[in-house]
Amino acid sequence: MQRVSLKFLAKELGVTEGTVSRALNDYPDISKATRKRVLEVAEKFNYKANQTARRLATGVAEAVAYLMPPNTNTIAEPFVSQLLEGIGASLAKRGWDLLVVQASSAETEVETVEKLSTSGRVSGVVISRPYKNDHRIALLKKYNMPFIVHGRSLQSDDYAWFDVDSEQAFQDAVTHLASLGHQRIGFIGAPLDYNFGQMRLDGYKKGLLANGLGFDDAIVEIAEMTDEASEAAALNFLQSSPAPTAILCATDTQAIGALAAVRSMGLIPGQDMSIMGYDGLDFGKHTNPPLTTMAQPQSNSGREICDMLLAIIDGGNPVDYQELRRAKLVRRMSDGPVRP
Amino acid sequence: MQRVSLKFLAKELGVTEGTVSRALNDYPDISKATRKRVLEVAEKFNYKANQTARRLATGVAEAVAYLMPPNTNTIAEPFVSQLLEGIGASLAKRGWDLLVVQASSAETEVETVEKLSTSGRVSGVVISRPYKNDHRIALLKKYNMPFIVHGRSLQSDDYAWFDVDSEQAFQDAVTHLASLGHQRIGFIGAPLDYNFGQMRLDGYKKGLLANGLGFDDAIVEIAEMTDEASEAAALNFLQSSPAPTAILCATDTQAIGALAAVRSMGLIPGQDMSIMGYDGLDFGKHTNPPLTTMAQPQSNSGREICDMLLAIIDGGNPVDYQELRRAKLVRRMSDGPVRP
DNA sequence: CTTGATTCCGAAAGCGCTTTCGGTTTAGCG
DNA sequence: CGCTAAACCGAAAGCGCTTTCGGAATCAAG
Repeated sequence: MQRVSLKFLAKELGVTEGTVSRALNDYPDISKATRKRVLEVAEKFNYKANQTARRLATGVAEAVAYLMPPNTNTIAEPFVSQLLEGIGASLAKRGWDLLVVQASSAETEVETVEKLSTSGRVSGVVISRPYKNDHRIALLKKYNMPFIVHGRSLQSDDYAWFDVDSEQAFQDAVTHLASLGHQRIGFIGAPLDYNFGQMRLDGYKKGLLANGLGFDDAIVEIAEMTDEASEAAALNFLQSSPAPTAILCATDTQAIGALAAVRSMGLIPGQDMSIMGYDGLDFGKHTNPPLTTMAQPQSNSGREICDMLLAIIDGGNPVDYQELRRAKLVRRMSDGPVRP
Repeated sequence: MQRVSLKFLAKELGVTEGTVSRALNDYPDISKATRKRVLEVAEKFNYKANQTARRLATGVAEAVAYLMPPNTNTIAEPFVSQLLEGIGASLAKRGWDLLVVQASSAETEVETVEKLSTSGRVSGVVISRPYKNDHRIALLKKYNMPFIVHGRSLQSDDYAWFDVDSEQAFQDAVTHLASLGHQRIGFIGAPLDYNFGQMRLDGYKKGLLANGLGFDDAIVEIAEMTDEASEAAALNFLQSSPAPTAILCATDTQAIGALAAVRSMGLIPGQDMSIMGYDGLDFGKHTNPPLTTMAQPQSNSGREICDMLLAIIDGGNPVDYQELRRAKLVRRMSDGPVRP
């Protein structure tokens, strides 16, 4: 099969390669007639430009990388594929590529980012789940690589990000639980090296304060974001005394573990013990009982995130692209008034 | 920031670009001494080759594309991100890139594949969820693009694939249900334009036959692969008469919908009505009740799939890379003996 | 007609790397 | 020492495209 290149088309048309290129790329200094001719012949031979060559010539990578967070294979974490779909849709408008990059471990993460920044294969990067002090962010800034963060690190005023205000959300959650009469609310948190882990804990604390409730670290535990780890933590709470009457979890996955713990004690979640999660994952509808949670806005965030990134690549000021969304309570069956 | 290129290193070292390239790429005709010098200086300046240029020069894309199936955002479908992780891990060994490509619709799918095959940006492709007669496969063959299919189309003897024998699995599932005394087993299937939809239906039929049970299309329905659609289908079965005593579903997601239907009728899944799914998704542990299912082998299939693809890219014969795995029953609580 | 401005296209350089070819050095050996 | 073979590296072409520069052709205006 004859590879159809620019040169081939040029020969076919009896013009020069430059002319063909100009016609194909809508340059102004080309006559209507030749453009039409070129387009026709290109169509006829099903010409598709060699992207590699084009990239080398123009110097623009026409690609964006998504840095996969490690260990997403916890129970049912569809957020990655949803995000990718959104990013892909945004990129499709320009015909750009989506690269998925992952670091095998936390140590190699930095090296991965470095390679990404210097090897010139992408025009921008989106990263998820930032740490409090995220080296990746520092590197991206250092190398002047356009990027956007899905989430926020501790110091977040000088780059672009898209986040949900989980601190507010956890404050709201505590208030909701307090309004149901709960005075002793446990908390199962996410690792604090993730900034969202810290923010959710802070929100929990603020919520306690706002509702006149005391903080007791006997019923606060930081756990891995798996159902098993959370189940163990919840079990501890349940066997302590005084036991909490409600448990707030940093993620839906953890909440599901807590649900299991409550049931395993012969108690009924939502009646004997209230459980709340955060994320708003769809399958929370199908847990036993259905999970009450603080839901992130459903919208196609991947698309929005990538649109913002593209705007920055086009020269926009990163600081102008900071979006904070609000989570909202979706009540299902795992919460209820405190038992008398 | 001075971009460090080959030319830069060459000047720095007082040698020619070719020499630096040879040193960096472990060519034989280079002295130990200069190689060492080059490596040191490259390290010092943190040189990373421009991948685009290297690709153009070598003609190998050093990248593989994963074609995302459309509409994966059904409830909890973590399989995409798991697959991507595996593929990424396999690619990492060579330092190749993973491109994620999606078609906005079924029509553009063909065009997407065509562009992928001719634009020279990837060395291979993996596709998921083939249709019975999949145009993408035909195109990939036509363009001689190395590829592997996650699943199988109807005619699958002349290309590489990795699949789980779901026909066998559904036969096994029926046998299991029959061994519990069920004589009337309903089936909620997946769309038949997907070949796995057909194979699962075939397996169900074979299972009936093998167990001396009759086929009744009143309790067979093809539904979209969502919890809602399946719930509606299950509701129909439950209100028919005679109603089935068990329902087998083509996917776990559908089984979860069926669970909801059963509960909504005031019945207890696993006691009044047996429900079985297929996939073995982790969160089946947490449904109400926990879901009995035919589980696909847990192993990191993304990695295996990509390893196979790489072998083909290296010149292997696609036909030598066909893997059929077997699903196994994992019993949880949604099945049980038929009621007297 | 002549002139200046336009319009259009050919020629050619260049993007950053790889790789062939050939020439110079050095080593090996009688 | 002289000769051949091997080891090493410089020169240069080339991957397929973009883009600048300038020249030829066309046009409008004087």
